[in-house]
Order: sequence, then C-alpha cells, then structure tokens
Amino acid sequence: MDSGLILAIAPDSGERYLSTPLYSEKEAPSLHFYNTLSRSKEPFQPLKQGEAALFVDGPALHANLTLGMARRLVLADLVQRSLQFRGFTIHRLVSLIDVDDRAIAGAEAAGQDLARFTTRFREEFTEDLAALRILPGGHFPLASRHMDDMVDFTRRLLERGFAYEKLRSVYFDISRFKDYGRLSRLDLTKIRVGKTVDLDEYAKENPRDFTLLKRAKLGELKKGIYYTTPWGQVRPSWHLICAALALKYLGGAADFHVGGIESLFPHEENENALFTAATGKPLARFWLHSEHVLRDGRPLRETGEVTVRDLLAQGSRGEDVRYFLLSTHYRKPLTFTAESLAAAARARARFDHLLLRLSLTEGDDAPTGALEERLFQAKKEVTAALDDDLNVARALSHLFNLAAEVNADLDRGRLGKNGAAAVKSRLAELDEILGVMNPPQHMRDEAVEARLAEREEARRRRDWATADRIRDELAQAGIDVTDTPAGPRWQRR
RNA sequence: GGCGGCAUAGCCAAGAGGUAAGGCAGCGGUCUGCAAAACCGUUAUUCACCGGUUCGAAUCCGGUUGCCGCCUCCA
Repeated sequence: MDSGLILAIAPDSGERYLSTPLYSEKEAPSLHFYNTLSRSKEPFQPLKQGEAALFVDGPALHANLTLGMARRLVLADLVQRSLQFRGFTIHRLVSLIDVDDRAIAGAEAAGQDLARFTTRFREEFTEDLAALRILPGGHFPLASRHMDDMVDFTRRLLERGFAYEKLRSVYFDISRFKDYGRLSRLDLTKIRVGKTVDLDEYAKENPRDFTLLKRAKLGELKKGIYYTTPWGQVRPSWHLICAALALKYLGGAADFHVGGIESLFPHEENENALFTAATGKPLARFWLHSEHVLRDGRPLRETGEVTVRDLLAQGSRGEDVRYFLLSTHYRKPLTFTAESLAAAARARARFDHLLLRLSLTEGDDAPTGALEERLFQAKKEVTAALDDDLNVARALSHLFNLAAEVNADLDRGRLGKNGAAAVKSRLAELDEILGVMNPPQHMRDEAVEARLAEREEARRRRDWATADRIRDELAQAGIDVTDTPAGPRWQRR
C-alpha cells in the first residue's frame, strides 16, 4: 500500500502505544524558550542542524562570582544541558571582562598591576563554576587579549558608516541603526537623556550614541592601561568587547544570548546593534534573561553582594547553591536568605538519601512492567516540564513525587535490587540535565572503618558510653555516622 | 514622566479557562540503646483588593492597592 489510513483501536486509550519509540520519534522537537525579543515562548529551531551556539555575558573580573551572575551562568548551563540531552552539540562562549573601570580601580587599590589582579579572580571564577557543576568546556576569552579583533570590528563599522571618530574616541551612530530599541522595547524619543550620564565627559554627536573605544584618561595612560589603535590610545567599551568576541568565536549569529535582565538596556541593545551593523544579522535569535537575586527585597548590588565563594566558605555545598538558584523559575526574582538556602539544601538532600537507600537495597526481583512504565512516565514529565521554558520547579515536583513512591515501595519491601537499579539509572539520567544529585560514593578508609568496628563491638557489649565517644570523635573529624539495620554508614561532611 | 515585571498556606514555590503540584518548617507516627538522620501520614473551600466576561476564573478583561526593575556607560 502506498498511501492510506490505518485505524487502530487500542484498549487503553492508546497510552501504551503513545509511550513507545514508534510514536515518540515522530514527535516534533518541543523545546520552548521565552524569548525576550518577542516577549513570548517560542519553539526552538537551531540555526544549524544538531548544533546550538550560546553566548553568555560573563563577569567583570574585579571581584568574585556573585549570586546574581551565578544565576545567569547556571541558567546558561541548564540551557546547555537540556540541549545536550536532546542530542545537540553546544558551542558556548562566556565573555570575561578584565579591562573595566572597577577592575582598574580595584587593581589600584590593591597595589597590583591589572593583569595580576584579574588573574586571581579568573582562577577563582573557574573554581566556583566547577563547584556549581557548570559543565566545563567552551570559550572563556579575556577582553584584554582581543584588542585586534575589536580594532577590526571597529574598522568594519567605520567603513560601513555606523561609527564615527571624534576627539580620539570612536562612537556608534544610533541614527544609522533603525532597529535600535527593539530588544529592550525602549522608545528613544521618551527617555531622559543625561539623567544618569555626565554628558560633559563625552563628545558624542548625539547624546544617545554610545562608545566603542574611549580615549584613555591621563591616569590610565600613566599606568599603561590603554591600547594603541589607529584612532588613538583607548580603552574598549563593554559592548564592543562582547560583540567582537561573539563574532570571533561563534563566527555568525548565536542561537542563544543569555544575560541578566539588568543589562538588557543599554548593554544588550548596544551589543546587538554592533553585531548586526557589522554582520547584517542579529547577535542571537533567542534572548534569555535571568531575573535578580534579591535580599530584603532589593537587588544584591544595593544590599551588598553575596558571592558563591562566601557561601562555600561558610560550609554550603556547591550543588546546594546550584539547587537554590535553579529551584525558582529563572524569570522570577529570587530572594536570598540563609534560611531559604538551608531549605533548598535539605530538599536537595532527599535525592541523595534516596540514591543511598537504593544502593543499599538487596533482594532479587524481576523487573516489572509497572515500574518501567512509572519510570518512563517520570522521564516524560520531567523533560516536558523542562521543555516548557525550563520549568525546573515543575520538573522537581515530579521527581519528588517519584521519590515518595519509591520510598514507600522500599518501606514495604516491594523493590529489590533490579528495581532499585532501574530507579537509580533513571534518576542519574535525568540528573544529567539538573546536575544536583550525588550518587553514593563507595568510600574506603581503613582508619575510619577500624574505629567503626570498635564502636560496633562496644555497641554489642551495650557499652553506650564508648560507642558514643567514638561517634563524637568521628564527628569531630568531619565524619557523620548513621546507624542502619544493615550496619553503620559513614559520610564525610 | 515613559516602559516593563510581580502579588498563591508560617516560609519558599508551580499552575496561565475545568475545580489548588512540590519543597522547607510544624504536627502525628515508624525505626532507633540513645541521639541524629531517614521514611510514612497530615497541613489553602482558596490564589492582594473591587467589579466584569463565562456553565465554570488563581488563570481572561477593566479598575484599585502594594512591591520591584530599566530609562546611554558601573560592568
């Protein structure tokens, strides 16, 4: 038969059929993201089949990674992991700003040269990313090493008439770019020019134009913080840095631009104007924005920053911070308090406890169809939630429901080691996207185990004083002991 | 002045026309030498307020109140 209609009547409303690969392979790609450009959720179609390029506005290297920036990077990581889970190859680019005003001021205050000052923060940034379980790889270019690219970029704009030089600074001519304001939805005729900028510092033809290359000040010249270009001794603007890095490393347009909502205007508007003027194409198709992290109802920038490094130093685990940042939808403000971070840590630990329990499960069982279906359903629920603009909270609620059911089964002895293994591998699979779980490590430490054997011996003698003393000693050494019917378990804090 | 966002239990937080997911804390229980942990059970007649549309509204429309962000260089 070449064509025709096949009618099948399924006894269970077709649910089994619908859950088979036969059906799911034909499903259209269903990833949806909220695109700030259109202010609506849109289905994702890659520019290049099977690949996706992500541009992430990275940090200025004058201080440690703050929670706000961490939220943005965790969002980018979630996008990356979701796409990788769907089989995409990801090209990620994170810009590192090491020539900005605050870094210069910080270096001066610290009595260090700029490169040394920023190198420390770059190294610590890398460590913090690892703690947050942000996938390694991709490009993390330093602005200061790409002056040539910025000069080329500027030249291109000058040639095309989008920029002009004035008194040894180079500015972008906004009047030449008709789409200016489209991304941030700002009506240029209604903004209050000069309210937040000291226009006397600039020699722009139009106060709304923005700087590409800014003439170095006397103090900067003295310290050697400038770059020699055909237009003079200058420093590049943040906007130019990002646009030039995107062009160099991604070649063309990105699929995603991930930024913070606070830099939508002017930075992203400018970055996009530059890129579009130079290449004829917008910088990205999808513009994703993480909302603020607040404290006392105010952005952290106003109330005092909280850094990831601080939290780790205070004893938080990186995965707890990640979970905290992830568990509220990225487009809603997130209020930081020590209590809410602790609540997140306890919630996250439920998964670790379940994984530990599963790994201790003994007993033979045959895999049951009911369990397989339940696990398949969990995967469907979780991926569907994430496909809907990265709804992590909904995805987690499905996982907690599964965890409760599995725990109840374990309580009633309804799960043997085969079933336990099936649950474990499904959780591990889904955690490839979330990155918040810790499968139990089989730790060997003869000294610890010898002490535990002593304690078990004491307990057998009902010598509780000795048993408790050993437990306290191990606790002092950072080792938590938990008694279970199968014997004592221990874990390093 | 312009543009935009948000208000759901003690706290955090999903849900975006079909009758309130989930987490933390609390309470009750199981387990335990004790403790801790863990696990189980339980917790909103109601979604800031007032109107409207609808058979049906937390969800749509209008208004009110409160909070927040952005409006050209701190990146």
